[in-house]
Amino acid sequence: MDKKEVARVLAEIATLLELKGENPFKSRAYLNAARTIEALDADLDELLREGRLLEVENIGQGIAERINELVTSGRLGYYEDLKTAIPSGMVEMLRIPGLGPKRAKAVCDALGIGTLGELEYACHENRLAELKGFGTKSQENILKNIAFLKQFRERHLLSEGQVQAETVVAAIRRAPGIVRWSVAGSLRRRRETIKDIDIVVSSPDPEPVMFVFCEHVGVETVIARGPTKSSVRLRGGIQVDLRVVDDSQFPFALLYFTGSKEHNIALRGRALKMGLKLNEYGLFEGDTLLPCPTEEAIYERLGLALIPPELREDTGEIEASERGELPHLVEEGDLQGIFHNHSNWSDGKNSIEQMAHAAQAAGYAYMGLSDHSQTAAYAGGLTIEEVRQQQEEIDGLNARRLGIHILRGIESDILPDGSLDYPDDVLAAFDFVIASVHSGFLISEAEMTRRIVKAVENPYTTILGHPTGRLLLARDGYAVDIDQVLEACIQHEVAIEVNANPHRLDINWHQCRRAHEAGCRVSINPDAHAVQGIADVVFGIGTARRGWIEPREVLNALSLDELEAKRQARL
DNA sequence: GCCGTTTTCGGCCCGACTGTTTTCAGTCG
Repeated sequence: MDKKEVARVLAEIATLLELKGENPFKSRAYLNAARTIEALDADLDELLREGRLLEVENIGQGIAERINELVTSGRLGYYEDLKTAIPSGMVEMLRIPGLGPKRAKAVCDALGIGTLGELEYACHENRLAELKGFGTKSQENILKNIAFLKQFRERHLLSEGQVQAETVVAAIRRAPGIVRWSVAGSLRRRRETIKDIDIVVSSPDPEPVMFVFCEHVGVETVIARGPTKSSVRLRGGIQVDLRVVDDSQFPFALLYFTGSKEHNIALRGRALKMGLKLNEYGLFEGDTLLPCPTEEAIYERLGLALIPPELREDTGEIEASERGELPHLVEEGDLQGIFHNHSNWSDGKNSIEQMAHAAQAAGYAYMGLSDHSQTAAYAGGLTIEEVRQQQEEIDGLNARRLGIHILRGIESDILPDGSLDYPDDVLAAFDFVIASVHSGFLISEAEMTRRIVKAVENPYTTILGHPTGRLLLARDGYAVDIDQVLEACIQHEVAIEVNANPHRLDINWHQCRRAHEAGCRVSINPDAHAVQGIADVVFGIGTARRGWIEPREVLNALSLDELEAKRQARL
């Protein structure tokens, strides 16, 4: 049983305990343990064998025994008893905004219902409004939110949130009196998917800002409207929360609403230990506000260097900041070029020349072209003859000095046996080769790992493309042991891709962090299928930054000369 | 249920908004 599964069970126990009405701190203890286990570097089986589980933070005697039972027997009696005692529909009800554990339990107990469908029916029958603590307003809201749940997913792609946030910000920044404004929350931290959009604004007069925000054309429903805080749901289904504060409070509010929650809790704990109190309005010593004009100043007061939003997850960034050992994170400007791009030779929309012009306009010194290989017939993969023709066209374009150098590459399918899709003499003619899995996902983890490792071992492979094959909000990645893959990449000097397509973001940020710690080079690529796709690089940069990646670890932060020198050295 | 440079017991982040109340519990972030 892997760590992820153990973490999932612990987190579900936390939810079940809440629904049971247990001590909320007990529930949180399970949640903390789940988080710790999920982020654990060490091998769980090994810790268990050596009896060192108690050394792990947030794992005490009680939870250690639960984990032991779960891992050794594959079952956990305590968990199964809880599940029997609490109807699964009650857990589902927690997905309804505005319905938490207390009220979900109250509804189920009082009305004798146990599923979402029954709840919806009870609302239609007007039975909820008669319950103590509920009223017609609650009933209407619950009905509306059930309909919303059916219609929309709970989370949205970062790219979608980004576009929506930009429209809202463009509208409210025109409101009179605005001093500073920023997007906060998971969008600012560059999470790969977001639940909602948080915006923080400073102004001496909140009223006009709230007015513009709530009356903004994209708004479908106003969920809450107060003097300092309002929430709306946009037509696209995303919720936006706006907070308006006095400008002296802006950095504190921004810090607070950027989160993550875990990072905030850790920061507050740190403040408490220093005899200070931190909240969204300020940093206080007793009743005295310690003025801080910027987020940087707040961190400084807490004895820390400014922590970039992408790192704020309480996964070691506070300790690193204290020691002055924060990574120097990669930025968009560090990239000298991009490798993974498609043209209309395979399934791209634009010509090679159009793609090259767009990449040049985006400031890159080189652009790799990597159309699909012959096996990928569905995507117009190139035959050997087409490869030769395409390379001639690229040579011709380079001779015209477009202001950008085009690299002759390919995105070669990794065949079921782990070999690449062309004979060696064809592979040798490319400037670079991206090896990717595009089919045959349904094999065991061991088989997939062997298959990918074999492709990495191929002397012509430069980059391992979208290494897990996941599609965000659509498809889980195939089973693969990423640590073994990283080891192989390090050994054979292959870069692992951070595919920046907002539907992929593959590898993910946890895996980036592993690459960073293992010392594996990454390559951040747009996987562009049209000129517009080149701009997707920003999302890959966000993922890489969340994984602590520095420019020196990024293949395409190298100049063309450095790349060529590296290639020569490998041959 | 976890944790400890005040603590092995008594804390565990904390404030805004809503809907229901008539002073507050629940939910959310």
